[in-house]
Amino acid sequence: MTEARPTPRRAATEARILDAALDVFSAHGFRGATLDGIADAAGMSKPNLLYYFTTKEDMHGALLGGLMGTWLEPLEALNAAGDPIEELRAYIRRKLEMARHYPRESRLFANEIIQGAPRIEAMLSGRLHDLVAEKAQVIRCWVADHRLAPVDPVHLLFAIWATTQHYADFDVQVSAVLGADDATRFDTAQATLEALFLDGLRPRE
Amino acid sequence: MTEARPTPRRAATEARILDAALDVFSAHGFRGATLDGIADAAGMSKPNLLYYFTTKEDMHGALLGGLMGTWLEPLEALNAAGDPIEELRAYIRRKLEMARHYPRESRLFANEIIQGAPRIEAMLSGRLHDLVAEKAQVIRCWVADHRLAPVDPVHLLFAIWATTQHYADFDVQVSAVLGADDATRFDTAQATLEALFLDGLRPRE
Amino acid sequence: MTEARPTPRRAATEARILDAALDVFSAHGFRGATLDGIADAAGMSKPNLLYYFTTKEDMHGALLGGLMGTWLEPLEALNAAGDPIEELRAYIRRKLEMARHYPRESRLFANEIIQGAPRIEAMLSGRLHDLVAEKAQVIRCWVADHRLAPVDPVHLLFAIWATTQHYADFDVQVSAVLGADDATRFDTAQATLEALFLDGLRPRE
Amino acid sequence: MTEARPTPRRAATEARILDAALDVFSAHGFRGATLDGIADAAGMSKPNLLYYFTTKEDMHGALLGGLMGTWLEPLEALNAAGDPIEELRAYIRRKLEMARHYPRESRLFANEIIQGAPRIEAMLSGRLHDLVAEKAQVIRCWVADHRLAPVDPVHLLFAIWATTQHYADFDVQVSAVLGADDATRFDTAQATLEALFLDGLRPRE
DNA sequence: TATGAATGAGAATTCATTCAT
DNA sequence: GATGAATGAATTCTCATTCAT
Repeated sequence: MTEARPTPRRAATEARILDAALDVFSAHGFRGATLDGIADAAGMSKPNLLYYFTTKEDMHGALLGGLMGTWLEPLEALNAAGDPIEELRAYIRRKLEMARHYPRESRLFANEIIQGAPRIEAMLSGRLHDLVAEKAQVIRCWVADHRLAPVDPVHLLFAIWATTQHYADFDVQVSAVLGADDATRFDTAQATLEALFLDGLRPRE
Repeated sequence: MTEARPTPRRAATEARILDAALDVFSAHGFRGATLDGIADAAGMSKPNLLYYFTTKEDMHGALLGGLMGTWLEPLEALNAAGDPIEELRAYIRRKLEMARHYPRESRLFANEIIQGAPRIEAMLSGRLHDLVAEKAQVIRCWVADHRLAPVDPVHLLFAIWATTQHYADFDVQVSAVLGADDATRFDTAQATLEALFLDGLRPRE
Repeated sequence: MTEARPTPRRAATEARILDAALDVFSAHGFRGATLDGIADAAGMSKPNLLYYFTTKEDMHGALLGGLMGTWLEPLEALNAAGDPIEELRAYIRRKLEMARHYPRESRLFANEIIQGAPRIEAMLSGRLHDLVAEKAQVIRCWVADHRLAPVDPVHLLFAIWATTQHYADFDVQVSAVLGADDATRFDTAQATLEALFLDGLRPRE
Repeated sequence: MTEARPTPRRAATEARILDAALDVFSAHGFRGATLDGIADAAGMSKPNLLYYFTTKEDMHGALLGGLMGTWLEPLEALNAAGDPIEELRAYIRRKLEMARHYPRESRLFANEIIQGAPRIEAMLSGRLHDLVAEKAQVIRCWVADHRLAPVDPVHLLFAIWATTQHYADFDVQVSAVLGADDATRFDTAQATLEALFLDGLRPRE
């Protein structure tokens, strides 16, 4: 068996499948998703799905693996040479943009992690852990230089992740509370989060 | 059919079942949970489970309904007459305590909401929505009185929920980044969140 | 999980299933057999089959394991203290009786072995190999004592197995050649095999 | 549709396919064999296989039909004019040679027959039956002429088939008993079978 | 001829639920 | 109350076969 070199045709179909799979996995979790559902969403037959991805697990893995890079980009862009406040403000913005434009991807990961991350624990303890360690060091330096209030850098990152991804992962709750038609949601979120993270609740002067 | 008045015996068995169900539902989500798994965890037979709760759905509903109250308590305790900063600090603390001591409950809700809340949307738009509306008004007053920096009160609540529940819902990720044996996790989290929410990242001279 | 102690009810159902499974496996081989077919033959639903035997493989294994003993009995009964000629004559008879009365069992093993014995090779190299070694020694002594013409004892056993089981395993061919209605088949077979094995084809003076 | 006159190219490809098919069918039986497996073994694509043989059944049929002739040759060569003892000795030898050199063919037939010969019953009741009838008559004459001990000629043939094909069909069992590395297997088998068939076990003074 | 892509008809297995005791 | 037994409705995956190129 020679490794099948992806023809354009094949690549297109794979992309179509992964898009459908992302729809379904992000909405129902791995167990809740069915190949029937994905096949429907992709507009093709179930066996044909399995012609491209050997198993349901395989499809899920391809999604997770393919998206992890995208998911870490905003943090990778955090620049040690930049102004700390502006760097973090920009990071929050980028993360919020991702939650806004890629909510399915966010929920895909959230589903996985909440259920114990059986399929991506390796990635978490590897790639993610290492990137966090690197960037935490950057933040630690900023704090040491008094350019940032003293803060635990890792827990700061947790807080940024949690608050931004909240708008993707807990969308139905956000909508239930704000009303589903609140179009300004992300703008208000951005203003609020920036204000909170940078200046806090306690009135200054 | 008269509604069966619960004997103490019955209540005890129901509690045992719900505890087992909480284990399983919170770990695998509704679809991923199996009655076999719950029966195992409860140490009883599957049909006996269904003697107490007619369907799987019923069991899940009983859990969600029974826990919603507990889940909202910290917010209900937010006191308009108290000092804003201290009230919010205490609220963050209470939420973090809940994440620490009731992670299963947190994940139960998180699973449900991420997957579109098919079974609790009514509760979100009803009870939760109304409580948030009430407490948002309290916060809005505090801001108007300049006792709090200007902030959108609802998004502030989102931020508190997100950051505190993160330690329950995304536990595996937190452990992967911090190392699974970090015993100080919740203490550091509390200090970090208080500092962030109250004072922000920008150094105060 | 405590090991389920077999109630009489359970034992009866298991027996019913195994009988049906023997029908189907012996007729179609492992791969050719379907749970649908077995369920039909057993007069029960497919899932109920799997309530008793976890997998198709399990069912097949239970059959093979349960029958191996029966299958080896005739050889075990070969008595070193008896008269060689009479012992071997009796052995041929017993083997032929088994082929006559348990053709399904014979075909079950034949199917398995022809296809490389993926599921019973261990038994062949273990239990069967050891029993053959023991009985071969007996025969070897008989030859050494000039009570039997010189013969390789293991190949002799092969010949006895092959000729007797032929009437079970190759039944359709036997029927096609003899006519399906030949009721004397086994009697003639017995006479022929005894004559052949004991005296051979060459006329004695 | 005119019958495609086979070009040499076509014939070569067909032969390659049939060789692969023989591998797979003989090892797994008809149901257990997959076109994927055959395509792999033949080094070509599945659809191409079906370009040459319309269906799986067709491929199997071509094999059985094409090999039946070869399979009957040794019996056809039994010569009424020869010396009975020598003729039968030679027949046993030829059959054993076939088991030795064409074990796949032997197993192909064995698989088929054990499972009720759904695809070759016609051949068995026709060509095989007739050839056996003819040669049985020859043997019957030899017995009548006292050149052979009295024996049922058809059952004699059964015995010769069974004992010789045993070394092909039950190869794994033979190997398990003798040890897989016994290179003298066929030589010993030949000596043993000749001795048994011709002279029997009872010592001749 | 040859092959990548596609599919309908199974086939094994899972699982919530029902039945009988 | 409690449980062993039973089942229908999925659900994942396989496989012979067809289609398009």
